[in-house]
Amino acid sequence: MSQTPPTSFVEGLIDPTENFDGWYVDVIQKAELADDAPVRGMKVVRPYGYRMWELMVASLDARFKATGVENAYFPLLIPKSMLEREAEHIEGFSPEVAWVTHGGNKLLEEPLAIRPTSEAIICPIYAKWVQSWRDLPILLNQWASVVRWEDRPRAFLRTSEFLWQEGHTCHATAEEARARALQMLEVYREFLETELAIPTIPGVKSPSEKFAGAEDTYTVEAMMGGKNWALQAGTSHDLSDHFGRVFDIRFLDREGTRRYAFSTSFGLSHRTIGAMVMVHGDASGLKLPPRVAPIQAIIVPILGRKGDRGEVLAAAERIRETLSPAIRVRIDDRDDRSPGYKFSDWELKGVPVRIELGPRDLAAGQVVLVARDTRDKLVVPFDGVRQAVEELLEAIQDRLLATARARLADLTVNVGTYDEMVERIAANAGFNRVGWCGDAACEARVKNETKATIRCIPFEERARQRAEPPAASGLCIVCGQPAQHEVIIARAY
RNA sequence: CGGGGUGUGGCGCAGUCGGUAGCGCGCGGCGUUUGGGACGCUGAGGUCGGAGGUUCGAGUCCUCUCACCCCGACCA
Repeated sequence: MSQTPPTSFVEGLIDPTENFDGWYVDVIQKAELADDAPVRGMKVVRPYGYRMWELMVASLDARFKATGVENAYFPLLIPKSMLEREAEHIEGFSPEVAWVTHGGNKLLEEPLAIRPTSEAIICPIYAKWVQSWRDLPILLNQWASVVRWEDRPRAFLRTSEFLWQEGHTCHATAEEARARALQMLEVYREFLETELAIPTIPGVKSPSEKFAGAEDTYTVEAMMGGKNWALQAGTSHDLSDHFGRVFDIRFLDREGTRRYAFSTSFGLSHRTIGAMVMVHGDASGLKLPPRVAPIQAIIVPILGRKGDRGEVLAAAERIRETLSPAIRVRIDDRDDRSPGYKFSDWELKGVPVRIELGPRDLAAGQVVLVARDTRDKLVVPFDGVRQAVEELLEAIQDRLLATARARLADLTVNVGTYDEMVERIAANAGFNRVGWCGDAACEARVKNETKATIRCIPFEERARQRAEPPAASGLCIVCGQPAQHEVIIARAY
């Protein structure tokens, strides 16, 4: 008992400390989240992974509706001419658009794009719907998939087809549109933190990193485990009246003046599943936040001598009935697997709480609860199981968030010199908070020399700038000129 | 699109000099087991990525081709 416990009870899983990207691929396959598909870059989302997405959809959708956003559905295919109307937009997306050229066996007069995102088809329809200020705002969202032809796919994080939601709103004023974009980013931030236990740094993208055609792009940047790289976990765009002008969305305001409408869009994809894997996982596999875990508690009956089997299973069933449906619980009654196998199997799958129940427990009228994150054991009498499991699930959710928060805070460091930053990036040391003069040339140099990018200009820093000069040295990390912004620089998935 | 690599049962791999396609895991059946990945017996499963060539004979040699993976440029 006094021996150091092994870091992993799961045999054959790649060690994340030695090969984090290999571990990611391995754990997704072995935990049955996704599988390869016949078309390169596309993946099958298996039931266990899809259930996580369903749980996310439910809670995020409720948050949208609370802000007045309704769901709708717009077509998959966009006429080429429509997609090409906004020059910057098509320039940004054209390298990754998939095209439909044939209908049946007839060549189409005009090729149809499979949506890489839907601004280009939703805006023209909004143009039909909007005549008066009374028609605004329009607050719609759709749950859909989009296609972006990827050269280097990675399960969940970057696949050629991905599941997401895209919100599209239309407003009478620039201020209202901007406020909506910021509001939805805050929805993402709160959702990621509360449900997925993923803390993020919210901020605005630099001009070179912003969405094609946007006035401003807002982002929530999360820090992955292992290599401490960044991942854009959600994004919202203040499109100003750019798309309103291009797609001719016009309305008469209260004074009778004809104006272009202002719009926003915002999206969060199933890459957040990958984020959860990378943020919380360990050498034994997944470690799922209870709120989105498909199975929150797994009962493993230890079937001893023949005579006890029926009694143990009956007790397990009573425990299950006590917990269900408030808690997503299952019994692992597989008869051909040892308890050790089952323990490892459910740890691999990241189930937050394991409930062990064997002949000894049966005799004592108790169960053993084991937390996935700490492996701490807790002995609980039958009549206290419901409350103990509920409390443990909450504690695990809190611990995962606290751990991730501490990591993000500890590994986001003020850096004063370019050389130091280069070293930190090469060493995968985390996020670098540095001054930036605002010149795209300095930004480009960082990217060329280190592959790292400006992830965002954090809002907290923005607010502080009004009162005091930028932190760190107050100078641009690259050129040494006075800094205009404080930015986060890191490599990203 | 550049650079590198791999294709052999479901998965991971071996296959020497060209000579009857093998191993581990997994899978089916039966039995014994069960508190951190149990064991015995038994069984099923293969056009060796594809096409062409050399040869009495090709998983192995030659030519072409396809697919996938990894590393770079682009991305929710």
